[in-house]
Amino acid sequence: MTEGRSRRPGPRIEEVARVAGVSKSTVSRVINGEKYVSERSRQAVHRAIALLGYSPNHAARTLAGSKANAIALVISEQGSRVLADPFFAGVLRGVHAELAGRHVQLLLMMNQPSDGAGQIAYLTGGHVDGALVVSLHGEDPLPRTLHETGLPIVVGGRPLAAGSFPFVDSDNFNGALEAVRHLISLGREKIATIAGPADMAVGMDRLSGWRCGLAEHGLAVKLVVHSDFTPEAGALAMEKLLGMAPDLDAVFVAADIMALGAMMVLQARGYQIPGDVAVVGFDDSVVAATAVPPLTTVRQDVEQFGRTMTWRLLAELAGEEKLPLSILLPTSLVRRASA
Amino acid sequence: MTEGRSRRPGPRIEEVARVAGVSKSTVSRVINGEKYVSERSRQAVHRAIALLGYSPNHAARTLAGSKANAIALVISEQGSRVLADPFFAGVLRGVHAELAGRHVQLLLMMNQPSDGAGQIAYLTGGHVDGALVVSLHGEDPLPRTLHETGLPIVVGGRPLAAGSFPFVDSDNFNGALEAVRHLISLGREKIATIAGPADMAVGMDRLSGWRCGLAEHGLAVKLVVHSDFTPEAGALAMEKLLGMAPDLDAVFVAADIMALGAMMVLQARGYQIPGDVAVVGFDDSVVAATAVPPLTTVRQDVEQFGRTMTWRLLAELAGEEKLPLSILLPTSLVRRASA
DNA sequence: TCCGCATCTGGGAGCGCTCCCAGAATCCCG
DNA sequence: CGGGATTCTGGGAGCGCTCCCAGATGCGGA
Repeated sequence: MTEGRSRRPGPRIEEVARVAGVSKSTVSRVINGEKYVSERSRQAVHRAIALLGYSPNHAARTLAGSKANAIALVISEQGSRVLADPFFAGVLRGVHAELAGRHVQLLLMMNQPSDGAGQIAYLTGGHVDGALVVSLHGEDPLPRTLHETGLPIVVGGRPLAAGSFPFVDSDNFNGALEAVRHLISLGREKIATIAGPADMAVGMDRLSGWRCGLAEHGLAVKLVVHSDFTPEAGALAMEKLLGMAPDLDAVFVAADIMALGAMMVLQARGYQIPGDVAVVGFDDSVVAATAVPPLTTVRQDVEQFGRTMTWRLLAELAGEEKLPLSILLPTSLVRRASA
Repeated sequence: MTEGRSRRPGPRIEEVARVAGVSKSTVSRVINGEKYVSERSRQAVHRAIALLGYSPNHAARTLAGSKANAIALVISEQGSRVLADPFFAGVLRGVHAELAGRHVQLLLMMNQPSDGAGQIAYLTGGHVDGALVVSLHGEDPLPRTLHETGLPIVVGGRPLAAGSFPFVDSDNFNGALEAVRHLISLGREKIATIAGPADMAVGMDRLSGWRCGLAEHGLAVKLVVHSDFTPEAGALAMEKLLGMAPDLDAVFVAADIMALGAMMVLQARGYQIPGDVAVVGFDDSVVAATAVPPLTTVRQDVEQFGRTMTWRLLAELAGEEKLPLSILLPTSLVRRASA
């Protein structure tokens, strides 16, 4: 019998133990940051790991241990299409950055329409330790379902459905409020809004901010048209608003991408921006700065969004206590030419 | 001694075997689609799997088997920032779609500046069976390095460095060629270009297409300015071009996002689009349709890009032979108002 | 002194699979 | 009707770790 050839390259934990002059139990303890290891052993192990270029086998740890060493990022179909592209990429970058250096794998799951049940089975089947759920539609039952099975989750975006699971969201309300205050400070008085869908918290919160801002100054809160997060729908909504009030002097649009469509309509009808109508968007996405005229908008840091979700989930998995249930990330107005 | 409580929920392969009335070896064969299993056994196993809701343990298969059941998607730092967001999200969606239903996990790796060596060690350390490398900068040594270690890879975007590894790319050359032909068919004769960086194949190929298109009709190929893929740089480049030839009547811009900047400059200088200057972009990104005027551009299907890369890699992993080394995806002109 | 407790260490079972091997059943051709 | 190839099957070793247990050591208080 010859030596069993190793299938995979790279050293094993046993080899690290030998080089460090300790047992593999001790190496394992060091890797997992457990207490009850002498400083001497710990240093020796770290040196051996560096020397050999050892990196623990993920499959083996997962199989042997009681955790999966992986978390899922679940993105709903709508999420990945509509609001999504720049948002999504930014969030992903944040998640990834926060995971760097930890031995936690990231599993991506995008809602295929077909596999609702299969997805839940997979998530609750012990393949992951927790999940980040980017859930844009408020009525989405997935967060609740997962939470009820006991799987730790963090939802991105305030869930509309009542429920007590952790979430992270941008401070949409105050962002919108600030936008409206800015418009008012510019002397605008007939301020309309193109709101997001009524079934998304992100849309509703921005709408509430707009309402409050107007109410503060006793202005009318009638000029509302709901839309979805596409330029075409934004254009349509703008036309409706102009039909309702041809003399409006400002419009707060709940997403830059809709603002693009709205501005096209305004310009086509001969309105000057911001001369006749001031426009404020939301997101500060890449298109805002290059719009004509450049778009004043409310900035949210999507990368921070991803980082925060991840941090919150990992903290819970690590058993930390007294974690905040929800976290609101600040938003801020970015002034450009359109308002 | 009590029964060892199972750590993870869900049935094991052994249980499936019992229910199906076969051995676990046979169940394993069915799961992995091996031959030498009778139709009778195969059916029985499938029934048992469905009945129990069995799903194989990824960690165990990986540990026991000779493959990792995972592939990596490696994205360079530049890739994820610059050209990237919409491109990146689309590719990712394509990759994910192609992976659906197979028992292959997707690992995301974004080039942290810090960990070049660590990343290579990880990739070649048996944690993945292959890698998709989205490499935008031509001089990037990563594809070559990985390829030399024997790790199967597919590169997204033609690598500039000579080398014989598989890649998938959009047909940038013919897309640009078609764009120029269109401009010529419109009667334009003084056609400039804002090209991408000279160290990216994507930029060079679009430039070559522009050159060929002009050469076909004996037109001058002098009005070239290189730029990078940002609106600001596009604006700057446009100013340079106008300095070189204030009477140019068309410009082919190697990316929509640069075209936005270029159009701002043109309009600020009082040029009519397309009356005085026709503009064609590239990518058909989300901003093209909402630009003012809507941008004529060359469409590439980024989702298909991701699917194709994945398909090519999985085919190689499955041992298929006579696979094409490189695959070019078609591009097509989308006519809008700007040209 | 001797016990208890906290700290540190190594040995070894076993996580759920795949893959090798040996053997049984079936087939085809002379 | 024999014997080799082909098809099918089960048993069991072992992938590289974690986690439990038992034991060794050090320290302070009864």
